[in-house]
Order: sequence, then C-alpha cells, then structure tokens
Amino acid sequence: MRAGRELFAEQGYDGASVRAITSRAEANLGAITYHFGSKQALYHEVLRSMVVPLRDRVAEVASRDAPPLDRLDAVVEAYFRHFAAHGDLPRFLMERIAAGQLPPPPVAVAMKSILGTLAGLVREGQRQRSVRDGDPVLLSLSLIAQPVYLTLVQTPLRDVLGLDLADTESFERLVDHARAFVRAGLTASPLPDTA
Amino acid sequence: MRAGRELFAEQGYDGASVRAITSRAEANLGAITYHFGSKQALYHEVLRSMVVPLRDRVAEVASRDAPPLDRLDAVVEAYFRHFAAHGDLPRFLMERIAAGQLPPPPVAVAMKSILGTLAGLVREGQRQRSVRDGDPVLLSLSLIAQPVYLTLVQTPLRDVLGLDLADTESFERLVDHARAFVRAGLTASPLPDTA
DNA sequence: GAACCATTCATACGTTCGTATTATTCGTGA
DNA sequence: TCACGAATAATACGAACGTATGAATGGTTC
Repeated sequence: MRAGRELFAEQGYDGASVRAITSRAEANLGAITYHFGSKQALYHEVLRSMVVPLRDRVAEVASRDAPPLDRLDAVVEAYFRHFAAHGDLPRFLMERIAAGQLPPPPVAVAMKSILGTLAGLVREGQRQRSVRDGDPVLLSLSLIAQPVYLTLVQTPLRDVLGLDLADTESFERLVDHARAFVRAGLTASPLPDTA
Repeated sequence: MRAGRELFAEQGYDGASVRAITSRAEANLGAITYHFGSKQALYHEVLRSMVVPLRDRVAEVASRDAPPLDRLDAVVEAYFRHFAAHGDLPRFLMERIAAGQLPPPPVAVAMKSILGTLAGLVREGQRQRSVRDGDPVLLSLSLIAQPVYLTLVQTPLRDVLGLDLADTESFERLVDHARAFVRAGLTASPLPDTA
C-alpha cells in the first residue's frame, strides 16, 4: 500500500505499473493480484486510506463549537494541513477526473460527504446572516477549490516560476492567504446599518 | 488534431492511444508520426491550440479600460465562457499535473504568462487601494482556482450529486456565483471611515 | 512429524502500446 | 507525359502492460 501510494502519486494511475509497485515494495509481481485482486482494487484501497481521514478531519472541524464562519475558516486550514502531511492527496482527488474519467468510488463518496457537511455549515451561517447568500453547495465548492488547486499547482509553480510555497514560512503565508480569501468570499456584506 | 483533442480530453493522455486517435480521424496509424513526429508532439500541438487563445483572451480582457476589480471580474467570466466553449481545456490544464508530472511546455508557458498578467492587474488594484493587500501571485492563483476547479468538477458533480451545472440557467448562476466570490475575496475591506 | 494452508515466487500468456519500415497512391510542375 | 515528392497505407517490431498459472516455501495445527 505504501509503495502504491507513492508511485500512484509520482506517476499517476497509468504511469505506476504493477511491476514498479511490487518491486518498490520488495514483493513479488503477483503480490498485488494475490492480496488485492487487481491493480484497480489496490488503487481504490489506497484512495480509501487517504480520503477517509480527510473526511473525518473535516467532519470534526465542522462540528466544533464556534461560529460557522470560523469553522469554515478552520476547514480551509484543516485541508491545507492535511495536504501538507499527505501531499499526494490532491493529486489522487483530481487525477482520474482530470483524465476525463469519473472519480473512483472512494473519492466520490468522500466528496459527497464533505460537500454535505460544508453545505450544512454554510446554510447555518446563512441562517444567522454571517455567510453571504447563494447556493450552499457552490459556496462550499469555492472553498474547497482553494486548498485543492493551490496545493496541486505547488510543484509546477516551483518549476515554472521558481516560486516555492512548500517551506514553512511560505506555507504559512499560503494558508493565511487562502483563509483570508475564502473568509472574504463567504462573509455576508455588512448591512448598511439598519437590519 | 480534432480527434486528438477529443480523445485526449475523453481518456487522458495515456488513455488515448495513437490507434484510437487516427481511427477516429479516419486516418492511418502512421499519420501522427508522419505529421507531428510523435504522440507527445501532437499532444503539445493540441495543447498549444487551446491554451494560446485562452492566454490571448485573458490578456485582452485585462487590458480593457476599466477599474482593476472590474477587469479581474471580467477575467473570471472570460475563463468560464472560454471553458464553456472548450470544456476540455481545464482537463488539459490539470491532467499531467494531477498525474504527478510537470505541466507540458505549452501549459507552463501560458500559465506563466497569464499569471504575470493577472498579478500586474492585482498590483494595479492594490496601488489604488481597491484590491486587498497580499501576494499578487497568490491572489491571482485564487482567482484562477475558481473557474478551473468549478469547471473540472462539473462532470463528477453531475454523476455523483445529480447536480447539473451545464444547462444555460445553472451555468449563468455558476458564473455569477464565482464572480461574486472572487470579487469579495479580492476587494479591499472598506476602510472604517478615515483614510 | 505429517498434513494443511496462506503466501511467495518465477514464469508464461495474450494484449496493447508507440514507432519504424516499406510500399503504394496521387496530385503537381516541368 | 513523365518524374518527383508529399501523403497514405499496411504491416512489422520490440517493449511493456495486467493478469493467470503452477510450483516452491514455510509456519501452524493436529
């Protein structure tokens, strides 16, 4: 599983061959078929093992005792921290989609679950007028877009622009930036005075 | 080129075989090697043909005669409209990256150029205090994240949530949402009164 | 210590891949 | 009209792929 996670992240699903994975794991060529049934089954297993903790983490942050906006804020941060610890995850979330396929089942269910959680949080914020009006699902997607995209482009940015967002200092700036951006994007415009 | 664009979008770079492409083009298996030199060269050519118009479109919108915030707004819309007309593009922009590779040269070049344009626009807005303080490149990336991510997840959303963002009405709602979100994320907080 | 069973291992199979090779076709310009 | 060259076409090649097969291995249980 570890070798699979690494190689799927490095080379993508198609790029990571069964031979490469088993050889990195110092196992036999047949090991994947034997233990998981197929390459795809291993892939799904790897996905599950990465995506479930993210889902749990988001659910936990979302259920804290704090104003909805603060919790949404915390979700953004949680995403970044989780991605920092599992830098491969955003690639896993998007790879099949970017290759024109449906997301694999583990990703689809996690996506659905997280989106439900966030949309509920947004709705709560809207009820108490702290979050801007608008489709809760769209607002949630816009939130998610930030950590996913910004993490995803980190490597290309480093290689194309020489912009390194991975060292501790830059990373904190990145997180702060995204939190501020999302919070501003979500916050209900302060009402003129009345109301 | 058309067959390549279609199949690369549908199946990803690895998924689209030379045989499938040439057969859809009703051409011979050797056609790609003959006319482009290799599969990868065709891929780069296809990328260039999609990415250059986007770059030009952004540059055009960014050079309009309007307040920076309005132009940034217009860039978001331009992205969405361009993606609506070329729904494959976001996949092309992200596929190799999501597969753990560097972006192909045409994408890297366009990325660099667009990012330069937008960052300049952001800086201009910051100078006249209409755009929030912060790293112009990060702010630009946050802007780009919205059309790219939201377009990218459209298909999965339809299949997973039954949420269809492609019909005209939903699409306009989507664009309006993203514009509002980005504008709010970029706008400098109104100063208390003084200043 | 013998039987059993999960696992490891080496190897083979059939497919598909991208590209190279060689021949053929066909429109164009002298 | 003939020759040239660009384009198409059919086929071959070697490599890599995911998976299947059957034999070895080694620990556990009676």
